[in-house]
Amino acid sequence: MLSQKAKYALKAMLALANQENGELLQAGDIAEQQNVPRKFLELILLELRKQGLVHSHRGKHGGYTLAKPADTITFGQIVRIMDGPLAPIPCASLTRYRRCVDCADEKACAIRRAMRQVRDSAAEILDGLTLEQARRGAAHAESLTT
Amino acid sequence: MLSQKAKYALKAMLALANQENGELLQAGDIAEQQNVPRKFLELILLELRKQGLVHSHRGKHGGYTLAKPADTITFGQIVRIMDGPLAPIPCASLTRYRRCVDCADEKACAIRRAMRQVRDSAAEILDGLTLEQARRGAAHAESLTT
DNA sequence: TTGTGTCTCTATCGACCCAGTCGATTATGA
DNA sequence: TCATAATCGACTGGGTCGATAGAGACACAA
Repeated sequence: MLSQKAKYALKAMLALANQENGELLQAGDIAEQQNVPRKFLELILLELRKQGLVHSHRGKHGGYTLAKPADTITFGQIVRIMDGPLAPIPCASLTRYRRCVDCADEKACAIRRAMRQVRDSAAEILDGLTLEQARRGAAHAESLTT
Repeated sequence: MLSQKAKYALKAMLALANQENGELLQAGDIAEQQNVPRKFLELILLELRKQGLVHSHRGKHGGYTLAKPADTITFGQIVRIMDGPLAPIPCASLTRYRRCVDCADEKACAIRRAMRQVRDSAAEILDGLTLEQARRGAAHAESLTT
């Protein structure tokens, strides 16, 4: 399951990606336009800043902006920061592998193999989708989707 | 994330699928051979029975057995029973769709589109994998995987 | 009929995490 | 210097997860 936190993070990042040539956007504005609890969003933005995905400016006319071009930031990065590994089970994770304590023979474990496949396909999708692509996609959405 | 419950359920079902022509297997034996807390496992088996995936027999020489052939039971069915929908987010679920309260335009939502893809690929993998296939796969595993 | 060994079912527990809030602090531009 | 916005830490209420306990129902054997 994707947590609310991750969903809000994606929303916020998309909002920032939609700004014309990197203009600042304030937490309050994002919260309002995206329907996200303001204080909670601040927490999220703080974390995104610590991970180097956004820059912040304080004081009057402060706000947030993407730290990198929108076509270099992927959904996968954001989700991993908020929710941890994509793999449904730690023993199937590449980024944060952890052995199953109750698993006798990992090589032969059918569950692990299946979850590895799930992880791989999720990673392919989410690591292959940038904010920029998502932003453009959204613009075309009305005509494409029935 | 796949819960422990779902993982144990898969283990138990695989253990049952490994029985020669539908012989009974007791909860205690499954618990021991699969390294699963016994009482917790009973709960799981109970739920699997209620959902019609296993049959049970009481009394001396009681136990559990698959309710259907192993090639008609998929990982997807089991995971959904234990953990609910495969989709990372309710608005991307086919089986249990629920609208996002904080989403203005669902059609244009990039997050939903991405999660729908993740769901679809997970469903393709898990609904396409039967206990029988997993069982056979496990047997070949040693030679195939390095 | 009695005993034994299963499954069945409800209740309960502690720990942990998620979502969200509060309030004080610090930095910044006007 | 003052209003405004980000920063940070503490905290909380609720819910879920993993697991356990124990009484009861049932099947079979002796």
